[in-house]
Amino acid sequence: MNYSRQREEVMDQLKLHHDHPTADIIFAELRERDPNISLATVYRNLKLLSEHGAIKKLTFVSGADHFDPNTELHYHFVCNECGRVFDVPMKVAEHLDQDAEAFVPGEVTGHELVFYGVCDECARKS
Amino acid sequence: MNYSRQREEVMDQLKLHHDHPTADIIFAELRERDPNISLATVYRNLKLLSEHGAIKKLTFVSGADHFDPNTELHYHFVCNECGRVFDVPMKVAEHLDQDAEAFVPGEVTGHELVFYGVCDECARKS
DNA sequence: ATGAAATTAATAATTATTATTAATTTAATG
DNA sequence: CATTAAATTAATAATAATTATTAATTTCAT
Repeated sequence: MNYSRQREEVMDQLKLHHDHPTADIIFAELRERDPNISLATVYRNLKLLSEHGAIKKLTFVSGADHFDPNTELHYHFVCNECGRVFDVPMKVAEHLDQDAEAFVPGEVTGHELVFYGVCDECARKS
Repeated sequence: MNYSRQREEVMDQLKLHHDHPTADIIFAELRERDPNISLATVYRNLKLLSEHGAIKKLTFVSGADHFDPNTELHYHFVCNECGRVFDVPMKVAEHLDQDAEAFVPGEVTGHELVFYGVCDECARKS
């Protein structure tokens, strides 16, 4: 993988976020600083970076994929109202993979745990 | 919600599955028995049924959504090679929601746990 | 039976993502 | 440095998944 300014920009912009943005959000933000960057370039680099393990693709929200610059195993909370994704810095349940293995027709290499509910901000609105 | 033959067919066909099919799979199968049923009708009814809590939409696989006629809380295993979704009939960790609540800016109402790995069939092939 | 509301098939439109391509950039090598 | 092959880009076309539109049909309470 050669260096590219655009890929570095995508990575840097994603790192500014703690809210796991989608490709189009990263694109819109980068466009302000770099009016020539292409949407396909953002998608391609997010794909490349996640394939190389530099970032994590989050596929648990219906619609667009979200991206997380933190590749450490951790959990997430999704608000059913606004769709925003928050980190859940609770202790990771390491044993789950072994527990599951007994019930599965294959080898378990990891897990993803997502909590659902309503964030405080949305609760206040209704 | 009025009765409709098409909605009943969608529900019945989904119930025949234990592998959490996508909308296009249900559509292809129904088309054989009912050559007039429309793809949009399948999508619309899967949407309606999941909004009414009669089935569960599974959004954790990149690409098309999957559907599960079993609305009881249970976990899943996804093969990273073939993308198939299996049930994981292990005990549900009820306490997780309360555990997470302390770390979350909102109210937790549920969770989804997905295990990843390689199924036996794909392991044999490589 | 009648009629308003719900539903359908067909298809257009939208959204998210990937593929194509000609031009540009990167970086190894002479 | 200059050369050049491979990687990357911007622009845009294409694809995949899903939703919206609409006129016709079906459901179901009166």
